[in-house]
Amino acid sequence: MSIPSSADSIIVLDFETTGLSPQQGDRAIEIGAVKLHQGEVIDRFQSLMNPGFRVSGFIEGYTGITNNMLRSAPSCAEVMDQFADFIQGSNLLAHNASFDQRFLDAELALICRNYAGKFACTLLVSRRLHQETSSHKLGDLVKYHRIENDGVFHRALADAEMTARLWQVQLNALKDKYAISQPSFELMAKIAKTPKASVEQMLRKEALK
DNA sequence: TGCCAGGCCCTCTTTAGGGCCTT
Repeated sequence: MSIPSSADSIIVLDFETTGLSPQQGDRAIEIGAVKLHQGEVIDRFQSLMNPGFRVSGFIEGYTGITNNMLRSAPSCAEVMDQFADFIQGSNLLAHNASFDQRFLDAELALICRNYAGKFACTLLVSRRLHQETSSHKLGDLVKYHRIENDGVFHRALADAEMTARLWQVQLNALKDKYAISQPSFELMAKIAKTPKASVEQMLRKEALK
């Protein structure tokens, strides 16, 4: 299967999990995602999932997702199988994408599913495009850029929606500052991999293409 | 019961250490 081009859809996703490391036995408890096509949200995916064990009090407090809510939720395998269908044909985007990618890879490996898209990361792009900000936490960036929100944080779909809006802010910054009229997904991924000290020069060259 | 990770990035760096970010 070929990698989707920038003209195709992008899935912005966010996991809530039992902890920080699937290698240490942590599991996903919620997935939220929006599908973007040409910058517009054209579809959404959200589901709680039962990890098969009780989550800690810290996670209940941090996410607002309680053991009682998870008791009647479908299994991780059932939800992730549906999500694998949802993301086919799309590139992927998350805030601190290495975290979400680890859980996506781990959960899909358990059900022998995979995906073809590439990941981009709004955290890495933010550290390069907005070096003036002291914090690059999603919630702080939402405040800094005055991104519309409903006050819900640390729930998967709400965080995915805000990440999608942050992505649009970053695309607009490239248009305004560097006159790059239609920044591609591939360019954003390239920005994330470019050393911070070289980004300015790289984008100036990009603007001349 | 208590504990756990990993990639990025900076600097008092590279034979390392520590903060940031995600739950």
